[in-house]
Amino acid sequence: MTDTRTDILTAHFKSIREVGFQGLRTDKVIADLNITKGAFYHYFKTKYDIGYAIVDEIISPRYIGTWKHLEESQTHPIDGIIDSLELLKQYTHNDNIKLGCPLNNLMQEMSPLDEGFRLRLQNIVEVIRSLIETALRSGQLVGLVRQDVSARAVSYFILASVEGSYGIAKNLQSYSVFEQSIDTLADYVRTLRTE
Amino acid sequence: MTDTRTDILTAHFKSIREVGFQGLRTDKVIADLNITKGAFYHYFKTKYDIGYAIVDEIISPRYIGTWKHLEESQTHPIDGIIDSLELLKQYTHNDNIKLGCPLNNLMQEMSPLDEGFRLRLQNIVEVIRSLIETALRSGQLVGLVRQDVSARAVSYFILASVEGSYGIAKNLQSYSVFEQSIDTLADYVRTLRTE
DNA sequence: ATTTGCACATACCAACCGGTATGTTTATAT
DNA sequence: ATATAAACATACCGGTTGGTATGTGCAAAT
Repeated sequence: MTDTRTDILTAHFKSIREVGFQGLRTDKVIADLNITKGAFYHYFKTKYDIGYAIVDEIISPRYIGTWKHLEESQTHPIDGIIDSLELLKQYTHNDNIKLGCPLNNLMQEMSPLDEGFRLRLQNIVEVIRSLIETALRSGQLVGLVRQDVSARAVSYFILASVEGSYGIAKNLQSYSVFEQSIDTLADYVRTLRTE
Repeated sequence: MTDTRTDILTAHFKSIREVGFQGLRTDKVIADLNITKGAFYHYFKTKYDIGYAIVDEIISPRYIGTWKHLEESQTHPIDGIIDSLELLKQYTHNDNIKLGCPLNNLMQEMSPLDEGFRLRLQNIVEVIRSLIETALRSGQLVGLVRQDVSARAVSYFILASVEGSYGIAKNLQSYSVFEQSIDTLADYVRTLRTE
């Protein structure tokens, strides 16, 4: 029932999560799928093509979806950001923490090597970051968020801390470390609320 | 005058920074060095061996050195941490921000793939983290640091935020982003000071 | 003088791997 | 019924790449 293109896409996504894009061996994944090269190259012209498709069709919607509720939300912007952090904790378990965040993995690996990857990933980061920045700015306008912080700098920092939390938890192979780091980030975010 | 082993080490370190360990082609680096495989395999048994040597002899001392002053320092622990953050900013320029943090790069790439890498990198992280944790704890003992925070969780968070700052600045290819994110981290660290 | 061992150099290999050229089956449109 | 094109299958290629086997020059030790 599942169409072949989707099978190819999800299997390669799984493999990239484990070994990176450069470590990905399309031959191996194709063999494991019990299909042939004909099928693969019918849907994707090159190895880079399937990498781009994975970013566009899997990673991008998944990550933007986690933060999308910030716009049009009637809740306090600080609570909205913390809601997203809680969502991230829910999606992450001891099983998958070892593989890290697919967005972060690809950013670190491919940003210096290929502009096709870098710009796609940059776009995801910028969409999420501007959602956070806009939420903070609107909070500042109505006096819910402290005026003495730069909404832009804070939005960079929140994203950096989230990805960094994935990163060291990945190396330490510990969901608990991820949770502690995200909870500490939440503590910081709460300090942005006006008293 | 420079000995061959050091030449091999530094050239491979440079290449790993650019393309990662899996992307590293020992043949290319050897050719660029105008030496032969005989020289390489005389000093290093395998590709992994030189990877480990780079971590042990270059990355580890460099990064631990940035935080080492925290012990035996007579300054306020909060100031000590902020001093290290300032050091990191000094070491980082617009030139090298695109290549990210070698420690972070290797953690993200190799942690799930090879225990030899993971444990070496974990050791670096743990040494630095415990320097931070110990500084915070001693600050709490003498009333310089707030008692209501977990020194351990904060130490994870600081390291995560630093590496995350490298990460998004790398993708966005902007030293300014790195600086803003680190400065925001410094703002957070200052909130840990008792009033 | 001879041995020993370090520091390389040379030549070569086998497996890997992304990609291609070509063929075949199946569904759909006319 | 026939043409057309999408959806695969099969076989093969050529450059790459980590690693090895073997040889050589040279300095120090005995």
